[in-house]
Amino acid sequence: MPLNELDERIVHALAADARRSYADIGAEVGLSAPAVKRRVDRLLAAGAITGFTVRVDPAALGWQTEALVELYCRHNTSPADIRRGLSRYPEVASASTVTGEADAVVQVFAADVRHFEQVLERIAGEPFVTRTKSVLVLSPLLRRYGAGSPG
Amino acid sequence: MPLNELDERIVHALAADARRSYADIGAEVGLSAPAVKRRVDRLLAAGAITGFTVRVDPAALGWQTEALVELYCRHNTSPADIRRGLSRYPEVASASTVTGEADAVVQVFAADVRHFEQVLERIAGEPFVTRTKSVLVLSPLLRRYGAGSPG
DNA sequence: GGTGAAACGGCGGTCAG
DNA sequence: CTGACCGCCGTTTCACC
Repeated sequence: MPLNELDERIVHALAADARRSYADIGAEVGLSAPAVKRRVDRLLAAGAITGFTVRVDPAALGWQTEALVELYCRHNTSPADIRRGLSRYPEVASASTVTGEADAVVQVFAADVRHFEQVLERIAGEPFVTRTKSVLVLSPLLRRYGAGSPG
Repeated sequence: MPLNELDERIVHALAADARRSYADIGAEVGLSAPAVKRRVDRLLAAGAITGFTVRVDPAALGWQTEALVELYCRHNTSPADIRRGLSRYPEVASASTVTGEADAVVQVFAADVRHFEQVLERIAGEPFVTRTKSVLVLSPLLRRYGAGSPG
């Protein structure tokens, strides 16, 4: 779906603050409030905007341990299987299938190292998981668009 | 800041859909709308919730290639050096220093594989970088809690 | 894409447990 | 101190031009 410059400015405004009123955004980009809403609705329908969420400070919520876990799965495991299995863990912030030796990389937030160990054991115990390999995040250097945080 | 179970459920509801009305969330967690708002205001004031944003489909915005890049740096490189060096790249969505062999893991969004290759070459050419090792993201399985995408 | 009107939700004050 | 009820007002969201 082709976005024009107006759409990009609207998305940019919403990315900075999704609670800004349509009238306010309209004043910035040069449209009326209903016109902005129609574009946002169109972006939602097209899947360019997939939803609205909160930006959270993991540490402030008590999730002080972050880790990246490589998942090695059985050969007949589908991405959907992995998704289903991981979606039950509130500690899993994001997950993607990847090229290379591992099948998926999972971003996990936990209260502390002890909590992370428990989560890792449970994930490693999933029937589709054969092996895991994880690194702990020391300090988040940049968190521009990606990288979420738990709730 | 200590969050009780009610706060966590409210944050979780907002993470799933930040546009849900306070009354709606209140019905789910067993509170009235004003009570939910007061808790959200408190979470905002405490910095636990840092803002509201849109979840965007990177592909729809023209960023169809995502990669995770492990960075191996000179031994005297500080996290601040890495941060400074990477912050100049708009394609870098997030970066963290990590335990293990690599010094940092960087999440990169690019228009296509060709674009990614160019970005990777430039990052690999940074004076503090000795080696890189990257995997391409095949499909994003889970992208919770505002995790995301460029804008 | 702009305009006007109606419905909804946000948000303060106020009171009760 | 935390939650519930009730105003007013801004915002959303239509139908229509």
